[in-house]
Amino acid sequence: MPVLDLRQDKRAMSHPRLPYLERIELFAPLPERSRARIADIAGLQRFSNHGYLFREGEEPDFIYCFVEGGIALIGGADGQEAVIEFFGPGESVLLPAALLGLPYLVSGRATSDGQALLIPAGKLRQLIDEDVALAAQCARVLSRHWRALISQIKEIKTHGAAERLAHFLVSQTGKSKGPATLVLPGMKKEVATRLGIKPETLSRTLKKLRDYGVDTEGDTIRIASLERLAALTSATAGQDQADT
Amino acid sequence: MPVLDLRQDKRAMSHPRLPYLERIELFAPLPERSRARIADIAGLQRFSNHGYLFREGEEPDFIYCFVEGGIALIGGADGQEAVIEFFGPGESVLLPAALLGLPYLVSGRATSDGQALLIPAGKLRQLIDEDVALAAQCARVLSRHWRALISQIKEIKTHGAAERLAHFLVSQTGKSKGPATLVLPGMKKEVATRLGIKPETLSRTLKKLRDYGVDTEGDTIRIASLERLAALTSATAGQDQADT
DNA sequence: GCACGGCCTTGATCCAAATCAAGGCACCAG
DNA sequence: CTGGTGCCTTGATTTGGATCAAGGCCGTGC
Repeated sequence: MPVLDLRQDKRAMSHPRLPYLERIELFAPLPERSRARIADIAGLQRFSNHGYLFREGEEPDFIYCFVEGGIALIGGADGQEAVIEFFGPGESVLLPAALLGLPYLVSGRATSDGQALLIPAGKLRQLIDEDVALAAQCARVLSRHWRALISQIKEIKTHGAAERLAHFLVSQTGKSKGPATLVLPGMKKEVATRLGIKPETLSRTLKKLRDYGVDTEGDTIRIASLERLAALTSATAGQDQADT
Repeated sequence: MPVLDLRQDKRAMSHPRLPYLERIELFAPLPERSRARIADIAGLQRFSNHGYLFREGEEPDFIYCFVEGGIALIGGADGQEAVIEFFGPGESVLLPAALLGLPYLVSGRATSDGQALLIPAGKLRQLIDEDVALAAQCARVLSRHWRALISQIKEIKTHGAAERLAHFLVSQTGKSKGPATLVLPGMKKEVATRLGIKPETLSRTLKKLRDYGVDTEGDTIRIASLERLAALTSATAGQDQADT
C-alpha cells in the first residue's frame, strides 16, 4: 500500500520538482509560469512493482504522471481482469476521471518499481479553468490518448491474434525498419490480456512468430526485421507450418 | 458526395447559427462570447443516409457536430470494416485529429439523413489557444469520449457476444430500469461490427435474448425489463435452451 | 407485374482461441 | 538443500463465433 507523503511546502521552493515536470508530456510544452503553478501542488510518490496505485470505482484524488517506471491500466472484475494499456515514463493517467470528477473506470498496477508525480484532482480541475495553456495541452494529450484507444479497438475488431501481436511488438519498438530488441512492458500474462487473448495463446502465437524472425528470451524479444513483421499485420497471418 | 457550402458571412450576422450551437454538448456550456466566436466560423451542412462525410487517412479540415441525424465512425480497410461507435445529435467527432493536425484514423458514414455543424479545424486549433473556456470544455468532452472507449475495450476483452449485446441495448435506452423501447442506431450489419461480431452472430444472439425479454421487430427493439437484461451482463450468458 | 439487389435470417460446418490439465523452471523462505 | 509458489510453456480437447451456403423479405427500377 503506497502511503501518501506529498508535502506541499508551498512556502518553500517548489523548484526541486520542476525538473521532473519537464519530463512529462502533459507539462513539458507549457510556459514556465504554468509549470510553476503545477509544481506548487505536485507531489512525488514512489511505488513498487505489482502494487496497486489506485482501483476501479474509487473517487479521483490525483492524476499520476510517471517519472520512472510505469503501470498497467486494468479493467474488469476479479478473474476477468484485462489490461487496457501500459503507461510509462513521461505519460500520465486519470486525467479524464479527474476533470470530470467521476470514479475511476480502471485500476492501476505497477509493472516495475518507479516514481510518479501526483497532481491533486481538485486543484487541477481548478487550474484548468484559469490557464489556457494548460487546458489546451490537456486537450491535446487527451486527443493523443483517444487516438491510441481507437487504434486498439480497430485492431481488436479487424485482426486475429497473430496480427495483433505482431503489430503490438512493432509499436513497442518505436521504430519501423531494420532489426530491433524490446522488453515487454509487463508480465506475459498482462501482455496477453492487453492483446485480448489468454496467456496460453500468447505463448503459442509467439512461437508461430519465430518463423517471421521473432525470438523470445524471457521478457526480451528480438526482431530480425520490423518490415517483415509489419507486413503480416495486414496479411492472413495464420497459415500452419511447424512440422518436423 | 456532400458538397461543401459553408458560406462564412462573417460580415452578416452569425446569430442564425447560434441556436444550433446551443444544442451541441461541446459548446452548450460555454459563455456567450465564446459561442459567438465559434458561430462566426461554423457552417451548416446537410448529409444523407449512407453517404461518407469523411474518410480515414484524409487531412483534418473540419470537426463535425451533429444537429440532427448521425453517423457511424468506421475503422479498417475494405472488407474488414468495423464500426467503432455511433454518434448522434449533440455529439461531435474528429476533435482529436483537428487539434493535433493529424490524418483521420476513421471514416464517417451517415446512418440517417441529417445536418451537422462544421467547424474548420485550423480556426478551431487557433481559438483553443486563446479561449480558456473553450479549451477546458474540449478537455472535458474528450475525457468523456475517452471513458466511453475504455468501457468498450473492457467490454470486448472481458465479455462474450450475448453479454456485450445485452449491455449495448441497455446503454442505448439511456434508462436503467423498467421496460424500454429503442431503435438501433444503424443497420444490423453495422451494429454487429460495433459489437465486434458478425451479422449472422448478431441475428442468432438476438434470438437467444428473446428468452430474456428482448423482442425484435426490424430495427426496433422492445425490452421487457432492463434490470433483467443488465443482470446477464455479468453472468455467463451462454447456456443453451430453445428446444421444442 | 416482374426481376434484381440489398439486408437479414437460418442451417451446416469449420476453425481460432479458450479451457482443462500437466509439467518445467526460477525464485524465494525456511 | 528442500518445499513451496508463481509464471510460463506445452499438449489434448472443447467451444463460441466465423464461414459457407441457401433462402426469405423487402424496396426499386424497368
